[in-house]
Amino acid sequence: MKHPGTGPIGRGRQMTTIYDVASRAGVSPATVSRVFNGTKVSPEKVEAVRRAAAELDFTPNRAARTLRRRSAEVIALVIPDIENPYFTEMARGVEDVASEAGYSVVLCNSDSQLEKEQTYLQIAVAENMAGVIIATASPTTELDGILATGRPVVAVDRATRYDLDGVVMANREAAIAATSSLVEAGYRRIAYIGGPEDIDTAADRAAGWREALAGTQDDIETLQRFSTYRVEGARAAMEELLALPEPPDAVVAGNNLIGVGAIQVLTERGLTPPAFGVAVVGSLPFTTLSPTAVTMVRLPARHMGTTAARLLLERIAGDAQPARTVVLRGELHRASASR
Amino acid sequence: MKHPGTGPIGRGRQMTTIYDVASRAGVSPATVSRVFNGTKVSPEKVEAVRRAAAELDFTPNRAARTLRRRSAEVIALVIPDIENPYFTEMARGVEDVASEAGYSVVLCNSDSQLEKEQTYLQIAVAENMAGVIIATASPTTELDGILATGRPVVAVDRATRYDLDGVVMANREAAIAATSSLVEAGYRRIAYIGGPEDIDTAADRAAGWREALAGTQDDIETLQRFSTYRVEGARAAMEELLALPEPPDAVVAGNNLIGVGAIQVLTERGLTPPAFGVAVVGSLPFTTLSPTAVTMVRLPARHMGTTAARLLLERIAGDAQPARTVVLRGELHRASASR
DNA sequence: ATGAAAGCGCTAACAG
DNA sequence: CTGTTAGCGCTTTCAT
Repeated sequence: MKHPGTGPIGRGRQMTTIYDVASRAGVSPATVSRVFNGTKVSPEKVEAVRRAAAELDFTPNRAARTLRRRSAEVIALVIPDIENPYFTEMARGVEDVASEAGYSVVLCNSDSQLEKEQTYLQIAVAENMAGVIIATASPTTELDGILATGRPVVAVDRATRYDLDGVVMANREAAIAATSSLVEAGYRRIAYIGGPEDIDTAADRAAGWREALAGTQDDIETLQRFSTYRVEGARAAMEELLALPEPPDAVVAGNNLIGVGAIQVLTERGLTPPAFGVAVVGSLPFTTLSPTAVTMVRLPARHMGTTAARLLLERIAGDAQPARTVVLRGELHRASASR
Repeated sequence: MKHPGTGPIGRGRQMTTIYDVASRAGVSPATVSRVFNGTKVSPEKVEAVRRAAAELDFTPNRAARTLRRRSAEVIALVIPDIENPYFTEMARGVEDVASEAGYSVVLCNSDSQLEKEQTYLQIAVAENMAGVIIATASPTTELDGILATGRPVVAVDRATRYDLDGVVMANREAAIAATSSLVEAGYRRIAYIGGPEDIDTAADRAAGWREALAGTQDDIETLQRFSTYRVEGARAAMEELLALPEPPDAVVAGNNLIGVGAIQVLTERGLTPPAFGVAVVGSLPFTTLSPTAVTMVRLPARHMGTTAARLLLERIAGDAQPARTVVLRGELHRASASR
């Protein structure tokens, strides 16, 4: 008696299986499986199975399916900071297209720690997840392990040292637009606070700032600061800049949180924009300033998420073309008031 | 030949199994399993198994384990708005204690939609997840299904109509503290913008505001607005309030995002606090104001997450005591300047 | 302490 | 189109 009728008994109701449904519908388990997987089955049987399943309140067991198919309809999304709205917005994008396609997404917060990142990658393998979308904690992130399993991996926001599909922002261009906007508004000493030098997005944005200012400021290095991509670090950097013998009259913030930190400090000193120029590479989603007080180069985070998810789904479906990189451009929103 | 050595061959390396490890270590599969599950095994065999596993780069297959044990070491965290920092902060708390205990957490964004919420709950069952932590989209959220499976469920932030473990904020008290602080600072017409009336946190906070003002303002209803728990709704409500024949001189914001929306509108009109009083039930994590310009009653979101996770883990471990509710208090941070 | 063996619930050949 | 059957990789009695 290999598959006795289980039926609802005992605490925590026994799981009802495909066998229960099959016997109730008067068909074989295989047919039930087929109905739930969209393979051809005669209309009457489909109907019978559907009814039986409904009556028994049957939910297919994903673990069993995953074990058998050796692949779960789940994708891992690994990000360095779940508390950064940029990444949560991206997560929404991923989630939208993934769930549309019947995939769940597991959001993994690496907290910018290589070790946590590895742990999540391991879990992705252990759980037989179908693929991974990752914004790496560092360019040195190790992906050999997961790649060796044959799972598709898509890089978002940050490049990796692997030949992978990727979606990135046009970081240099965004920084140039932000900086130029400040120049045009009449600011003369434009500082820059960016993220950690070893993150490529940060390096590219810094380069953009430098390029936009080429030839106009001689002591450019003194006006450049590398912070973390977080509010606190930016505050410290901004304080430093203001304490300079010849302080700047404007600042370009390397990302949204840096923008927040910089503006906080400025506001505390009564230097509210446009008294002091501020341009942010990114959005200020929860700014309490008037939305038009600061220049922003909005980065299409959500779109980045949807694009990455689509690339990944294509790979999961078996697409084997060479790796693609999609570059997304930011959108300049000039502050309404200038100096 | 039931379990042939699989070994690394073909594209996307075959998964190495417990059998591969067993034969390489010269023990039985059961022993390998025991080693990975902490059951008693002689030191030499433990060593042999560990080495073999390392050499083969073995990762236990979670789907198989889940199927066999009928429970995955995964917990679902269902929240109504993944873009609200309050919930992401809470998620961090959950994640921290869960991963400490060897559990992964799957973050599910219901987007305040009952239907999405149900879908995620179904997935939790289908995936045999060990338990669920949920901030319901509505008090009418249906939990009978998941409860019938015997899985533990913990409610966070919002109460449910079920007899469950829960962690909530002291909402009424928080609103009273926020409002009183404004009264003490000398404001006279204190308005309130809260979340949807049918969410209990919103109702409780509104009640607190009303209570703190009892007897001091007669036309209290005209100063009360129900918005969504989001920035846009709050902006509209704030505009309305300012357009009143007898407009308020201060406002209590029912949550963080409402605070953001209200302050944005005020700032656009030159009514920066403290010219106009603002008190927020919640934090303004990314405020671009000086952090001391507005009164906040900080809600310990992260702590709520850690507490909920611990309650859930206890239930997963088999604890069967009656349902508990933990109430967390906010912390008042008075604005430094008054009217 | 260890091994043999029986499945967990589902899918995918393979027949028919 | 449908049923039979053999496992997916792991845990867990039950013996030894």
